[in-house]
Amino acid sequence: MTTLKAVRGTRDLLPAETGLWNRIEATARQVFARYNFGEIRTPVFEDTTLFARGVGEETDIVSKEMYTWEDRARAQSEKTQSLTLRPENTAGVVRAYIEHKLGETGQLQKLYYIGPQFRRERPQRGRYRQFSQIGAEVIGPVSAGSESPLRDAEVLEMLATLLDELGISGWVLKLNSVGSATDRPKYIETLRAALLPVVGQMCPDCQRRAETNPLRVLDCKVAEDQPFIDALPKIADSLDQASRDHFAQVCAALDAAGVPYERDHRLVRGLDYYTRTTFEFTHGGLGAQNALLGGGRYDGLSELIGGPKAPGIGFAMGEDRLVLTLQALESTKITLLDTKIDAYIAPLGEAQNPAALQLARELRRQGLSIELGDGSFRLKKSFEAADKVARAIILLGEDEAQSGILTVKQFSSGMQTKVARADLAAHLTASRI
RNA sequence: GCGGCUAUAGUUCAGGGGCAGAACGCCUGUCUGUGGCACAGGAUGUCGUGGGUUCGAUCCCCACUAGCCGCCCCA
Repeated sequence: MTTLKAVRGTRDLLPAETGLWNRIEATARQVFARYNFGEIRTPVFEDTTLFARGVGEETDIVSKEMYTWEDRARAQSEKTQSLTLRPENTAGVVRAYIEHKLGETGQLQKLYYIGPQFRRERPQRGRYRQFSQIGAEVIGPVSAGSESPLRDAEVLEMLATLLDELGISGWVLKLNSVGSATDRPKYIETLRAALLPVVGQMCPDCQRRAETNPLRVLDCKVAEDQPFIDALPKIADSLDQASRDHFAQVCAALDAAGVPYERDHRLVRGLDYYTRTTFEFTHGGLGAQNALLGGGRYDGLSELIGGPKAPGIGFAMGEDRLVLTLQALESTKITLLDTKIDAYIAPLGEAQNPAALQLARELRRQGLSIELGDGSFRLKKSFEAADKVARAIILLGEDEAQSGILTVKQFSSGMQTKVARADLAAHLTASRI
């Protein structure tokens, strides 16, 4: 019989790793709360149409990376429906915003999510077929200020804070504006025209991109192409006055808040819905998948999927990549090592097992983390087992059971003391430091 | 989807056409209530899967699968 394994591009996260995952998520929730974001949980699968319309039919994500299937009809009256595992979460959030008429509240909606996403790409370090994103969206009617450049700047400032509090040092914020829904096609035409005479001398990928998606030419990393790319018209020059002003105000607010960023004229993003502000936080430790997070403004997305005008801005961070980055940082290793439980109870002889469970229950109910050994273990084995997981060992033998005075040894100091049962919890708590 | 590298013990890895190796970890004993050290002993495994060449394949060849690296793209 062949042994079953996790399918390609998916993986199990074992306790050694989930500790870090939980810490990241807890930090994110805490930061989001300070900025008045609330959590939203949308289904992991949606009607395929949502992604086709929202993310864009021609994007790689929709055209070749989605897990899509026909959900069969279970009755004559039912129709089959094409469903898709979500490849990203913004479309789902906007769908929920429309469906629950959140715009009718008149309030700006600040929503965050944490959860798995699915794309059928070739797996690589930092790139999995099931991966987790932590993201947030600020969306609402224009009257609620959803279009304000201050919203963009606040989101970016929040991200800088979050990365700092996670302990990720050395991130770089790259910022650009791709202009309004009318600026963008205008620029694409300008770019196409400028590429026409030179593209023949560029790399094969660029020749293809010049046809399919000229914006992506700007992303090319081939050294010989760089002079050509530098000479191309910049998108900044194709922006209308409103977009320019908007972007200038985003920058001004970031400057005032002291958030460092790099203006990157070449930053274009792969999802069709982005307008005006786009950004990326990168980190050098990630290899080819160097984007920790990406995002931008999507002023027309709601209308694209049949909703009211609801400008917004959001981002998605690759949680798997945050984990990889943090695992590479020395400080994380140190803090994660220091996660021992409060005590290990060693019953001396199997006769003490029931009493040991009783003691464990008592201490655990007082909030202590306790591991319970077994009376059949030899004392040496108990000590070895205890030292691996706990800061202290509690010996429970006949003497202790009768006297109610327990023997407690702290591993760090080697100090051994006799502690009355009633004082045990306080004693162990005090030794936490 | 394309190209490259890799796959041997729980882990990290060495090896090489003829009994499968090291280190660390694990288990036992020296040692019936005081561990970490030391000493002595022990268990590891379809050598990724399936074919082929060969008297014989873990080793050579082919295919597949998976991981990693690069491309594409993205988080």
